[in-house]
Amino acid sequence: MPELPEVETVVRGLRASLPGRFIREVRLGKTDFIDDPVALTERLPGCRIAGVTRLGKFICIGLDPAIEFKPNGSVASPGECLNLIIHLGMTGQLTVRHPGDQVAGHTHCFFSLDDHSELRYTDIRRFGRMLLVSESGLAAFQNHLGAEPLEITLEDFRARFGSRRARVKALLLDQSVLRGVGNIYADESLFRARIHPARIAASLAQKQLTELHRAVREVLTAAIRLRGSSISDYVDAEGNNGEFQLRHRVYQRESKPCVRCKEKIRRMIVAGRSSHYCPRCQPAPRTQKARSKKIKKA
DNA sequence: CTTACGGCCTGGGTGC
DNA sequence: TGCACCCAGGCCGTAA
Repeated sequence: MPELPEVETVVRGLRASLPGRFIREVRLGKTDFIDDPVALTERLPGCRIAGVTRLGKFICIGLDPAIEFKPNGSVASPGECLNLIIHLGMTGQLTVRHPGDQVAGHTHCFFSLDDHSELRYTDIRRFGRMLLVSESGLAAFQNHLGAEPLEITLEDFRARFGSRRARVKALLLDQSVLRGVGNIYADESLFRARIHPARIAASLAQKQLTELHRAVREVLTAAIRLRGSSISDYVDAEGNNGEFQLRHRVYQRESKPCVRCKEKIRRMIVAGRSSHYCPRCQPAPRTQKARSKKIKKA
């Protein structure tokens, strides 16, 4: 499941070989996850890859327009710069291969490059997404995304969470609040910050928001260092697994002992997602029932 | 406006 | 061996 650390690892891998390459040819298989497949086959050939960046969980491949040589020897006015935006969904893989390499099942896109390598997109479930946008389209696209978790200041973090009545887990997963955090790193961050996933964000103490801000950045940084978490299908741009799944403290560790207190890790649905937590280290929010009881008592 | 929730996309894994 | 079912993450529509 590619989240920020996995996507960052893929991007760093792509950055090692793609910039400067020209796209020769685009071949597509199934295209139902591509906004405008025809635009890819028509506009990408001849483009030069300028750079690869990450926007939350999205990969952005910046493209300089194809140069057209007129019959009279002059060079046509170049078109506008384009950006190929790719979301890996749950099972998407973006890898650089040699054309002769065996093609993995469910490989739907082949981008032939001028150094005789091939960028391939493989996606078993096709929950991924691919679209081509202009420079202005890229700006509009970015407007829908929240803050970058590795760059957000404590002040901004407090502002985005402290005023909200939603559950903290839902906000961590909301890409318009923070870009790039998914289910794994939300659970791991909450555990490290000792905050229960169902807590109302606005009810958290300033100290807890500070802890969460720190935990999110620490977990993401540690995961990038280990090249991401390989749970099911994730591989980097060279096709290698990550290692951070070995360091998960709560995610997919239901009924295993907490690494801090030995209590059994529990799983519950919060914000429609499986949420893993330690019931002792991450105390549950007070329920309505418990609150009214308390009021009666008082 | 904010929040909650259900449904949808697809196919691998599981259990009978 | 086959088959029904569950589940994953993101997104969108709807309801309160």
